[in-house]
Amino acid sequence: MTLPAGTMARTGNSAHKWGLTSDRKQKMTRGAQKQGPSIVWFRDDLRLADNQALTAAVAAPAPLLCVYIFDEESEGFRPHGGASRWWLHHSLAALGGEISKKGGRLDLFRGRAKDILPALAAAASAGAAFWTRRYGGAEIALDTVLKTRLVAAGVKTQSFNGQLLHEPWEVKRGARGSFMVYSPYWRAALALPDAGAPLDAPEKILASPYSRGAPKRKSLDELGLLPKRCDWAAGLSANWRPGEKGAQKRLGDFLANGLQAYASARDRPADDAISRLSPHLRFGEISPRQIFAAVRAAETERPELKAGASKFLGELGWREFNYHVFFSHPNAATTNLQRRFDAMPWRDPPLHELKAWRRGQTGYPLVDAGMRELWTTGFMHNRARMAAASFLVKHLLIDWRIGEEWFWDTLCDADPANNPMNWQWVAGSGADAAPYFRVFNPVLQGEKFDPRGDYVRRWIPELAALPDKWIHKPWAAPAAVLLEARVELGKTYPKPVVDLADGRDRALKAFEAVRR
DNA sequence: CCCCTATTGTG
DNA sequence: ACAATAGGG
Repeated sequence: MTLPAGTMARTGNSAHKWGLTSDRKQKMTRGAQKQGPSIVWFRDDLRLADNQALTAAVAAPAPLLCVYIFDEESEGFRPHGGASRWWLHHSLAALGGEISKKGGRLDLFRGRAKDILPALAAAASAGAAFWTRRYGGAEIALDTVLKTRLVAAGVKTQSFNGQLLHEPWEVKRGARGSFMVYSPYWRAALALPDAGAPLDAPEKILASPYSRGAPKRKSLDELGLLPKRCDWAAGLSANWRPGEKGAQKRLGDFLANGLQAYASARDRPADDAISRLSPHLRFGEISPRQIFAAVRAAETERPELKAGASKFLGELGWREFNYHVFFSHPNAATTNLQRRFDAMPWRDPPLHELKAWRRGQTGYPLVDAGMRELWTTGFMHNRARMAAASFLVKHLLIDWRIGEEWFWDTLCDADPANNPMNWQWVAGSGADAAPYFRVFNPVLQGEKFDPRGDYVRRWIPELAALPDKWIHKPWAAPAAVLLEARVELGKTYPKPVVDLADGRDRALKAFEAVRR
């Protein structure tokens, strides 16, 4: 693997009026009620099927303005990372294509939603606006302001849940507010009435002509989402097909091939046993409700899927739980959920160690394989994520936020709730987190979950000729074995950046400062 | 969704 | 000598 020289990070180089022809009569008979196109504001719901906001808009007797606003300027918004921007570009292209096929049109904007949406509504004399809810603090605040402004301007607005099985506030722990432990949360969520059958995509979308005087639309390229300086995205293109079609294909493949063995095979990073739906979910190209319904239907038809299905739905449950916690702790992307961790004596990150971690050059094959998979494909297997994250936080004693930022920049599935919550889980500072003394050993994890070294060999070709016995600990191999495998430690593959026992002891000592 | 060490059990 | 298990970080 080669990183382009000087590349520290993917984003590091920086961040109608409608036609009144045959409709005129109808408008006249409606009297004073405001008529005009309906705005469908797409955000993290880039799909046509099971999109309640879109379905509600189509049901109204008005043509549609389908809108996406690329907004990096609103206060408190976290800018997309590089991989997310790449994904977003292609997802918008796919969405625009699908909307066109139905007869509609997707209009793109760049700037503050707070300015663009009301200006568009006014210029188009929009009668209504529909969107799918989101759950970040700044996003909720903005949506609330916009709703007030639009309503005051006579635009009916309606928002829907399309991103979660249950709204964060619907899953209740007696009268005592939100959950902080996963198992009771998920039990309570599963006990709620089923989210119901997913909606079909609309048959037809009637496009509203674009008004003069409305905010200027951008082309997809003008959003500037694709990398400019160097094309690190080749590996992303080779591995992913962003968009609703790609998401449905993944789901179908997974139900047919992955689900049965999922409960155990999900832990082996060399196996192709995982759904890889996370980036599609992140951008709402598929809804959790669609996934839930499809899995339930599959296990009803094929009872042998039951074990895999419950494990897989449990992962969807972790996503719901993360949003539930995130909703009641809007600062959790940057603040320890357990405040005692504020006293944690993180090291001032040594740059060479941090670089080694980012580039997959720590000398620990499982960690390095994961980090290289991440850089190349914009994805990392969950088992490798846990090992790589634990290694940074514990063995290198580097603040989880620094790792979180790297993942945010490089993961296609970088999710505002999941990414920080999962890092906090590893660090031990999170809700229902792994206890601080749980330290993943990359050698043992490798031997247990990648016993043949297939995953390591796939991502670290310079180690490929090592026998299984040494594939997860090349530094311990006899000189003759290394010679035979043409491995020169410190040259073709790095020596360990830190000794495992030393790193572990140092971490456990540091965590003493944080113990209750 | 862990690892390490000490101790006891087994041949 | 090794496997299985307990206890603790």
